[in-house]
Amino acid sequence: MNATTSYQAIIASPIGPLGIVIEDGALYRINFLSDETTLQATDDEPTAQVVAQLQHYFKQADWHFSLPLQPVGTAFQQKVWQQLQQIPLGEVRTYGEIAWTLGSGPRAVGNACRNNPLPLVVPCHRVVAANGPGGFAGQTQGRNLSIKGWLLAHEGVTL
DNA sequence: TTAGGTAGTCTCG
DNA sequence: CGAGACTACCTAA
Repeated sequence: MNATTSYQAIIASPIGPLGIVIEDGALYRINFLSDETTLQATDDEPTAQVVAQLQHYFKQADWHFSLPLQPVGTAFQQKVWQQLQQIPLGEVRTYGEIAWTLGSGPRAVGNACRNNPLPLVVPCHRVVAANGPGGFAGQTQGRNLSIKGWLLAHEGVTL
């Protein structure tokens, strides 16, 4: 989240360096970093698993993550993130569609997506607005949104 | 293009 | 607790 965040691993990827935090053996957070910083390599099994699966995903989009996850959030956010993981690769849903299945509202879903701590693994990039691309990693334009575009293209989706 | 409506969360007090 | 102000939205006019 900020400069004091200590990452177990930082890996290079086609969308820039990714910071990875693991707690109690489960994936806790993934951050998009602006530049390469020192790698605080934690050479344990959970970290190796996460790194390997992420690299596999970048190499081949047709890949289903299988990792212990520990995203911290409210009950509603957990429900939304769970729904996101049901979206098949190569497909997208709108905020409104997700909201409908949960008996909630589109803006609330957008809020939950914005707070998703595990982008890529919890595929918030597969959620778009009814009349536009929506946002990504807190931004409605700029670098993060182009990352969203890259991910969708990587998965064969044309907006 | 805008004006409301909507649901969840956060911040004050 | 309650009011008010935020959003990665949506629909109707």
